[in-house]
Amino acid sequence: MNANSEEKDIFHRHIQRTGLKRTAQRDLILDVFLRTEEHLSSEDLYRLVQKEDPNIGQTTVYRTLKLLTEAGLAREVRFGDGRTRYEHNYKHPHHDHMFCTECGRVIEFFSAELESIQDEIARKHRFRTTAHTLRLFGVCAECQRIERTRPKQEAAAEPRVRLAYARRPE
Amino acid sequence: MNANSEEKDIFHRHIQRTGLKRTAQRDLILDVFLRTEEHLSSEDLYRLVQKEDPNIGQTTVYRTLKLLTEAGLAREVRFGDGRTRYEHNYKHPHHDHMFCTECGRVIEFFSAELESIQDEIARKHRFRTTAHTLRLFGVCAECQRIERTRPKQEAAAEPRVRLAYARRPE
DNA sequence: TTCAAAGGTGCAACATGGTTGCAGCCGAAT
DNA sequence: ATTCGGCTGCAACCATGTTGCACCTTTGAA
Repeated sequence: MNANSEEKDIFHRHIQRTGLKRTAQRDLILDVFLRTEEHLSSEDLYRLVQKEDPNIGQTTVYRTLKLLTEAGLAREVRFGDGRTRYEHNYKHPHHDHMFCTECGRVIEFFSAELESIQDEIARKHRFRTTAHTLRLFGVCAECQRIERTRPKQEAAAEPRVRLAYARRPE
Repeated sequence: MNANSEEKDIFHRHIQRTGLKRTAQRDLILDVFLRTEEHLSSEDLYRLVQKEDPNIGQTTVYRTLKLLTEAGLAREVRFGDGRTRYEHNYKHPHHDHMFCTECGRVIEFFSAELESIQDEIARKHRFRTTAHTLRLFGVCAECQRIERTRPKQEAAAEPRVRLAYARRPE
């Protein structure tokens, strides 16, 4: 095995370099994180980690995610439902997201054309961009399919993922 | 006077139509909201309203902003610092934002080209977009100017607006 | 191998922004 | 003027995120 050893190396080197300590908890949390390709909240990851070691606390997961972010292995993402999620950052270069408001699915995409237009707009405003996000909210192909095979009124029911305070996403 | 009477009409008609009631509080809150062109949080607006009527409560401002949003006069915007802001929506068609992480300034922009590329990407993924946001984070022209006229280390100090839990914006 | 220093852990408490229950207030239609 | 039902403001509540702290563990040095 030794899966994701490259990322693990990076983590341990980061820990070394910054004078932190390697612990069983951090190793496990990183391992679980690397094994998923989802966009997990701290809470989500906590629940996964719990299954493998029930003694690990929320706080540790929370802090370790911050640490992974510093190490460049994770990246924070927010979709306006008031919770922070984390995605892989190492060897997962910049991209944007579509967020399905029915099932919560996240679709990643990238467009060089979009990027360059953004750069140009920023330049025009003499704005020095350090980061950006583009997010499309809507209904994914799969959920549209389900919609079509369901009676109208049922389809019009509550979305399965509610954007807590973002009924009209930004 | 009778400033912004068009928006006020819309509001009163919305209230009528939905069987709600017109109150002095709502009128004042709307008036204050219309008088500013900023992107205000509920709290911000509350403070402004307080100056004109100290008896009005947080909750009322909060609920009235929701109401204005329903009436189509306001629109919620979030910049990842964990607080919801509101901007004018009536006769302020869709646009995107640049957010200065130094001073908090918000610059609005619009690009038809960007929009159409986004539509095309969504189409390619058979994604039905209902909303989208594009946000550029960085340093505005003014803050860059200030930066240049300040000693290096001072310039490197804390940004004046801290993105609470968004050191790396999404 | 042992030990001290410094960092890590988990709990519980706290912070913040958003949201809601409720008793009393008030607008609007009659 | 009355009555019904919506409105208001307070305080309480909720969910995330964050932090203080007593105790535990890692690490590097002796």
